Amino acid sequence: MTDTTNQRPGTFDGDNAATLPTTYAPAEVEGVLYQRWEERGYFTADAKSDKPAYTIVIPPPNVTGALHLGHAFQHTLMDALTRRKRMQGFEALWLPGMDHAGIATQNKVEQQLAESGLSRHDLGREAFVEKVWEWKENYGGKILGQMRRLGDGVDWSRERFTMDEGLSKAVQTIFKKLFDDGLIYRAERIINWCPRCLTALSDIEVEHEDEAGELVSIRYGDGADSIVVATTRAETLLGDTAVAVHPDDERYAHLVGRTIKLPLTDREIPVVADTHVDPEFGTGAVKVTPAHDPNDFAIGQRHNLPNLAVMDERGAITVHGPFLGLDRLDARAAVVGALREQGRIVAEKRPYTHAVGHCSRCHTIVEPRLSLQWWVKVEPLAQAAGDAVRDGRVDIHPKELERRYFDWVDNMYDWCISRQLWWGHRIPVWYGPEGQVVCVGPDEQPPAGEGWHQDPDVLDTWFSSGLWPFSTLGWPEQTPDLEKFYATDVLLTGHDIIFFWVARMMMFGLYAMDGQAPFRTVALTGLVRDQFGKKMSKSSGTAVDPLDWMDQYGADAVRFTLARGANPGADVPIGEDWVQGSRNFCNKIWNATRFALMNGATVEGPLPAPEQLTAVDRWILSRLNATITEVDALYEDYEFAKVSDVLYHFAWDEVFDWYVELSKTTLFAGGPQADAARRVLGEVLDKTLRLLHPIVPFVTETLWTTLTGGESLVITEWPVAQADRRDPAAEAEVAAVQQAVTEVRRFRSDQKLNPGQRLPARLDLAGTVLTAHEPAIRSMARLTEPEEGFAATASLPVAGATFAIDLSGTIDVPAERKRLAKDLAAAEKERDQALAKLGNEAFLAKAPDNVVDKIKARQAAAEADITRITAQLAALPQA
RNA sequence: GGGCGCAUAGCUCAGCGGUAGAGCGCCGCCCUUACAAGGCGGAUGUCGGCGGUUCGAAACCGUCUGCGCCCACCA
Repeated sequence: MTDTTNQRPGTFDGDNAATLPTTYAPAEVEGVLYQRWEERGYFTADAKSDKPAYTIVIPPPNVTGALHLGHAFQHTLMDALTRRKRMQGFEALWLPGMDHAGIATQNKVEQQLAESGLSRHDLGREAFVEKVWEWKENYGGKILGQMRRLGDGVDWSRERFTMDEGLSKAVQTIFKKLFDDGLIYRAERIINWCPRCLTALSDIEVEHEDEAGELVSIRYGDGADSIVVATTRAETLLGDTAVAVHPDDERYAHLVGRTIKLPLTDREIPVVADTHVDPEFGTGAVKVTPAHDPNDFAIGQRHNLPNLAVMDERGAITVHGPFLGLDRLDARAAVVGALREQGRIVAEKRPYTHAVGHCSRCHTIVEPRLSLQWWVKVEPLAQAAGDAVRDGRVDIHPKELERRYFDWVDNMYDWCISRQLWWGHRIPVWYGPEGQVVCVGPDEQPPAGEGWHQDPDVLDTWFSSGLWPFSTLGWPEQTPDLEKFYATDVLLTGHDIIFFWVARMMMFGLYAMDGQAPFRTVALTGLVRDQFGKKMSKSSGTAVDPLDWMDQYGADAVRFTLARGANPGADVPIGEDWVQGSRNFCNKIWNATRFALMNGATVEGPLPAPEQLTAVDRWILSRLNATITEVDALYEDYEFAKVSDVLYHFAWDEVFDWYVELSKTTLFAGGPQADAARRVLGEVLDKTLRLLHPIVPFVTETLWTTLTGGESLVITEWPVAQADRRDPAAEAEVAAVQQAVTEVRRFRSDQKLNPGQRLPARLDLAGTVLTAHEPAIRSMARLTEPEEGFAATASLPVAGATFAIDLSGTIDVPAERKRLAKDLAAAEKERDQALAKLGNEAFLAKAPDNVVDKIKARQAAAEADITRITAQLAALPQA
């Protein structure tokens, strides 16, 4: 159980370290800080700035959306990227906005209407659209407030919406351009139709799922002239206009060119030969329903078959007779029943698993339907989109996902862009009384006069989001924003919308912006999952509201957890335990800074030269600069998990544990050395807070402003690694100190002595690197000076030195012997392994020098351990 | 039906040719005056199976098994 009794959350006034409570209370600072950042305009980018631009446009969340962990995840990463670049002196723009999300939003408002028993048709188009706008104003901006809660440093002055005036103009402009270039056309084809949403869908808006269906075999015709077909969709029999067989199939050769009686109807349909039919599958004969199946449509085209539609837009049968008005699924059963009565079901129903398409919005089974729609001719656009990645103008991270992108752009079918909805960008095409078709540009008047009307349909929502990287910057106007901030630097989004969004932006960006790709890098993330790697879902109750976690543990804790799980392209598991761990880390940062403030850490004045510093100070500065270099490199590769991990261990292990503890002796001793240490402590914390800021902005800002008196970390420079502060000698020296301290602690632990118990000891450090560190070693290992009657009962040889320790009692000799024996065996094994390698001619001949040197060093270390342990064993008192 | 990816400590994952790692969890000791949301010490793995390449393989190649994802107009 967590002990909360000694928590003292208090109010922090920011002026005095003594007022810092011992526990970080995120709720008290986060809201205030964000408001301050926003008011001071830190996130507002300046198009006239001389600084180089760094631009990210946010994947616009749906207006219907609330912040979920997936958003929190991607936003954390985008925020970290822009915050760091801003600190590095870039004119950083992170542009926010929302997507009108055609079907999704329309469905939402229709649901709301349904509660009062109304449909959109009761309102009429104009009133309904007004209602959606109203809804958008009332509820649509919820996620924007939640983004502030998360700490998203977006430029609110540039917030856009895909349906706002400028973006609508962009839509119209590009539609007209594509139309004039012959890349948009109208055609009647089989499309995916959602009988619930009552609109066409593009191919990628259909989700295929394997489902258990039933394959029934039906006899068409009679006697020798009969033919058996198999189908999973018996109801479409009503719309059959042919039976097809393979041209080389001898079984049916005599029937080709003749007609056959279609059961349940009074129609005679032809038997045609078509190579599409696989003679090996089923009976080798296929019923052909051109109006309700894409393959059949193609066959119909080749053989001039009529397209007989037998269902309405809701999927109900329209053929007069016993099936009229039945829903397609009921009709299926009814048709099979009727056929059975006539003895036409030859083989009973067989279970058959096949992929069934569902509407990605409402999960209704999609109905292939013959329909007149608008299309984008994708091929030339997709070609360019592929080339931009192939020739390296655009990088996709991680590289493995490039292939998925290519598979798509290289095999894309034309894109159905018209939707039979009311909410969206209306297609800017007018039809005249004589059948004229006129595409109207944004600055043109629609044709006037009797009989002209605009196309009632709207555009696929992805049509406008495909323009997002430049429409948001003012395109088609040549704005200063467009000049300064296009092309964007990074597009960070989930790999699940590579096709929906990334590929479309690439196509449109290259097309509209004269071949200039909309972004230089695509950084793809995975999905957020629960702590067991399972998909979170609302229905199973495993979905977590990130706001709950933020309230409980702070936004920084949620952010750090997400960043720490962000391996490129991979899914991110997250659990509450991990958020707690991150909260603990934030608290650790808090308390370490609190310690520093209480001990006079400062950033005033120049950093003392290495000659004026202790090895400990030189060591931590060396490690700091190594860490800066490492973090910089990792950021360039979008390795957020590793950035977080490196910083976590540097801050916690090296700075907060070892450095703070090792410094105490110097700090408490006073004098010039302490002054230097205070300056170094200030320096290290200052830089560490800066490094952490992009990921955990709130806690770092609070502490940093207190520590340095600076205005804000948001506008403070990112640390630059200084190679001249690297100090391998100091690192080696401190490593020896760490080893010595650890050795004593382990001895103490094995001897079942309390960690806090002070033991008298005589340290013989002469001639070792430990000499200067005796006070620190004594402090950290809890070893006091020998007193009267000192009697060494244990002797520890450490790093070339000897520690004689008085246990003021008897040593547990068997325990110590056991431990040493184990260590000795390990060391001997180590040495033998090394020797075996070094005795291997082939190894010596082929292995690179640095590897051989490593093995030699390993052998030497093992030999030293053996000597040391042997000495320790010898020094043990006889039992 | 095609394509891709993953199998490493109890859980979630790094490592991707030179001595098996992290976080959480676990065991033991400790309220050592920044922090018990903490400190210190410790245990834990024939790196999915089988072959091969190599002086050396968790890592490279082949194969098998078990998962996952994406794409797809064979009724």
